[in-house]
Amino acid sequence: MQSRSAPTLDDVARAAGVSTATVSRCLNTPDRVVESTRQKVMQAVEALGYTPNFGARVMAAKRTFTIGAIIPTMENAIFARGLQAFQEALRERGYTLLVSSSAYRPDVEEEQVRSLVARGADGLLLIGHDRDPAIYDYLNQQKVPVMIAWTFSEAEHRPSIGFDNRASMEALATEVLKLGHRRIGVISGITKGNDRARQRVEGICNALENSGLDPDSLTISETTYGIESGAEALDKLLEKDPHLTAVICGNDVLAAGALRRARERGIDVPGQLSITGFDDIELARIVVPALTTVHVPHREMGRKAASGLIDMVENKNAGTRTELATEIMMRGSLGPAPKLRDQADRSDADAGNSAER
Amino acid sequence: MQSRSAPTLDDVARAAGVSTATVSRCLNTPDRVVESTRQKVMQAVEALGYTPNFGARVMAAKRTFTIGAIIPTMENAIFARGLQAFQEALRERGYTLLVSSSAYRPDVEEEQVRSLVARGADGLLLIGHDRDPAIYDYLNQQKVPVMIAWTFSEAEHRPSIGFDNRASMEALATEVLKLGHRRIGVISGITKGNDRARQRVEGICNALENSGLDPDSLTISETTYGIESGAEALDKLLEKDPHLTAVICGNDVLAAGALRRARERGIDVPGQLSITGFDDIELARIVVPALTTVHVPHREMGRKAASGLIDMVENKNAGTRTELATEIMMRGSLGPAPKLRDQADRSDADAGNSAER
DNA sequence: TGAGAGTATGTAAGCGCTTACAATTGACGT
DNA sequence: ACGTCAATTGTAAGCGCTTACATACTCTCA
Repeated sequence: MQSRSAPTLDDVARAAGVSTATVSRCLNTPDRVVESTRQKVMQAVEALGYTPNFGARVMAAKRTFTIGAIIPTMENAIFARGLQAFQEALRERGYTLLVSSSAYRPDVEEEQVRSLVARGADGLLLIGHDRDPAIYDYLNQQKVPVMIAWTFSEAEHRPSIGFDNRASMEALATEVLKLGHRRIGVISGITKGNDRARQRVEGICNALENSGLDPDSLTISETTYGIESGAEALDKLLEKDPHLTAVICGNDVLAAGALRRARERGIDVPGQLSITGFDDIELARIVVPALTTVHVPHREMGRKAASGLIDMVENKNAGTRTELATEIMMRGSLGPAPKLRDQADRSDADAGNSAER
Repeated sequence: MQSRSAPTLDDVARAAGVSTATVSRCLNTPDRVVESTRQKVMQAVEALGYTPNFGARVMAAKRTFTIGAIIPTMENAIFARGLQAFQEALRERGYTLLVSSSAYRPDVEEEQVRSLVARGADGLLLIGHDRDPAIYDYLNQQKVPVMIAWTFSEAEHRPSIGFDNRASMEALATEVLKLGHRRIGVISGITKGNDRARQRVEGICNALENSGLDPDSLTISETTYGIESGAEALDKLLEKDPHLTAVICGNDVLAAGALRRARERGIDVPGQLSITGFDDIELARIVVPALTTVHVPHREMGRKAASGLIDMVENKNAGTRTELATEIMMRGSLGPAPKLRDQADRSDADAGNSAER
């Protein structure tokens, strides 16, 4: 009935008895073609099972209605959720999303930027500002608009949407301090090449300074993303300072790991040790006790990133910067510091609940 | 210095003083070009910041070293993890992965299949067998190899890699029955268009039949993916039958939701009610009590899917079918049925533990 | 009835790249 | 010194599509 390989515009044109231009118009600007012709053409398209070849289309038209996104990892629920919203918003406007994950590796990310651009992405969504300036130069030269998400900083002037990681974490840390905690541990994500992780740590330091405390008194452990990593990080922290009364974690996943390990070690949370997270993913409300954390409006961020990026792609503007508000969610994992412990410099024998109040 | 828009092969050729063919060869088959020329060319490439245009390359060469994957949702940790492994394996072999998520919508999935193919994907990874045959016809016509993952069934003959959802769930349900449970509830994902969800439910029914029980005695609730959905589903189930002693969930996320709701309602797990999951994602070990669930070798599946698909793409074979083993993880959320309840047809007042043994 | 306006369609020139084939070059053997 | 052969490079024909421009109609209105 038909040739073995994929039908082309030409095949359709021949089958419908029109020119390729007409077929193309039927597909792209149907109103510029008369009803009867359109029907013939559509029938041929249908019959042959024709699908336009994107490569060719990209080359000829310079527009693909495709947006690329590169995220550090797919395993992070928060990106997943925001991205889902991003994709939905794109779809509504007729764009398709292509996603790549860089596994937190800058070299992989660069490769993927090029790959996505070469494939004709009309615009790119990237996470965080931190990356080789050469990448921005390249994007600039290729005239591909970029939206930076998941972070907002006064210091950066690229189009972006996100929240102030530093200020949000500072606010949370301030609450921790208010509850009397002084021996504080921090479990942070890897800060190298990750402005969000770095700013969160900075936020904690700021909070300490504002309270007249020395940021160097913090016990910090950096680790990779993952529940297990969080658990191990808690071990390391407690090894360095067994008297910690609070552990501030860079995200909910690390916090969940720390929490699990605390339970495994028989440490009462928040009685003996308070633990906080960041992001407010569903996990935060599943664990026991529920995590005190910073709520981030993922879906709103995803949606707004989409509309902002599309506006840039369609030349409506040069890109805007939007700051989103976060909110501290007070839940069970954060409690007042166990005051007496510090004074009594508990010995190993002092395992039970002391009677002093 | 140079034109404002992206440099082309032609620009490079001119800058290096060679023909476009030579430049192309330098990039694709460096050994067919003499060292000195190659250096000149590479310098020009470097100087101009040249990147090949994929669209053009696809058109001319018919190979892209790109694999596409379409998953139902990015919010599901299990896909995320398997996909991460898939991507890593692809990278090692020089392929790039492009991901789309269909939000469990067949129409969206179809659109994305076409989109990915049109963009020159050399092969596709799809989840589950269930989909419009027209899609398979299309893929066939376009000669794009497809690997089906996350499911394995004797009945399907397409290249695939996965585990037997039905048998795995049957094994788990059998354990539940062994512990004496007879009033069993099921929280399933949406089964329409989702062979995995459907087969899991079938597995439960099989287990009942094998024990001489009537599958119709199951109280089943279907719901969307998500922790909150799991929680609500438990409410519905208990409304239909307050005397359930076990709830088998289609995946860990639903189970986590059910577990949370049970806690909220003051139901003791597993004392009063046992709950099981499926997938064994990290979440399963975080919740209290930890979930009894079916362990799925995500990473292995991802890796093998990659090598299998690449073999097909490179015409090494027509595609193989691989079945992976699963393993039941017995943990705290599953316990023996509270035997006395059934006999005593507990009244509302019968809330405490009765003394009879 | 014919000029003019407007609409529908066709023609053909690329878009940037790969690759079959042709041309050039140089080394080697006789 | 000349023919042969292999290695290197160049030439040019597409790949499938869009779109500016040209052409062919149809319909008005004077």
